[in-house]
Amino acid sequence: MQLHRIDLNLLVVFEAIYTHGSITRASQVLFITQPAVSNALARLRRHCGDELFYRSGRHMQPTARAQAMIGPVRQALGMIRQSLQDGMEFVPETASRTFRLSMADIVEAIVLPRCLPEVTRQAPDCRVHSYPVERSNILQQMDAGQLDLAIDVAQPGREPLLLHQPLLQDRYVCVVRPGHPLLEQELDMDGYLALQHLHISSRRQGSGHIDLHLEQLGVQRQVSVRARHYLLVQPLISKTELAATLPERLARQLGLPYLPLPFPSPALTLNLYWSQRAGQDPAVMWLKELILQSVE
DNA sequence: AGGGATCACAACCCGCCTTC
DNA sequence: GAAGGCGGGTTGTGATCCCT
Repeated sequence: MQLHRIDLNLLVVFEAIYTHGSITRASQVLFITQPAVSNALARLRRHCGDELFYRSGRHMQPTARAQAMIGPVRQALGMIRQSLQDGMEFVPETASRTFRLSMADIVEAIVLPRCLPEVTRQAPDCRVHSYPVERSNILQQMDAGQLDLAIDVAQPGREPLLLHQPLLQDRYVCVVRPGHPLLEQELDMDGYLALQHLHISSRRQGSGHIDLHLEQLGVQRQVSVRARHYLLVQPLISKTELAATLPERLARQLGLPYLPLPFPSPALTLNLYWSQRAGQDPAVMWLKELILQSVE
């Protein structure tokens, strides 16, 4: 295939259709009309000799060829975007861009209220999108220019290709409902293990940080409720006898009474992660510094 | 009804040729 | 070599058709 005969803008259209699963939606984000996207797709189809997308109900599903193409295309476009951005100064007052962050809802609750007021004050035309990305996809999305920063629990040796900086440290505490009889005494290990626990995890199964720590101590707690979102903690804990082991900052934020754990709390460190690529982007580095300052 | 494909038309781009 | 005119090709738009 002769590259000079291909309009490389077709790859931008390809990426938009793949991302949004719709020609109409792609036309909206590219600020061109639906026929223009349809026409561009027709040209790319001729170049590739493949349908690339087929209609399935109201969605455009990628063919196997399109699925094979999307990774390299995203990577190439990410590098082009980066090369065009390199060396450009970031002026928050006039800048207009969207920052994409990956973090769990618990981290959002702790970090975003602290840093977003300053982001909107300094950079009124910038937008922040926060959503959780699977750990295994973070590096790929950062390389493709689809993710700027990620905040996650520090794990030794994780993702050696990512750069990181400690964001905040905390300790775990045991949260119970107001008036819980446990609040009138000191919580010992027997009392802790006798409790029914609420465990929050985005995964369907597997041990949590605390469970792994207890395992090392040779004991096991009783998890009777497992849920995905920390939003559930406040309403559930306040109406039941359940206990939850949470970071102290979050316990304070929820306004629930809490007790120190009857064993040395494992260290909880949240790290801020970014890619080599983002390290060259003055805008991302500006946001990184702002987040670090806001949670100090 | 929503959304992709197609058509006719207009605007723009680019290569080629001519003139200076 | 630079500038201008011409013609063909490409791409975007609105309108409309047709499929799911």
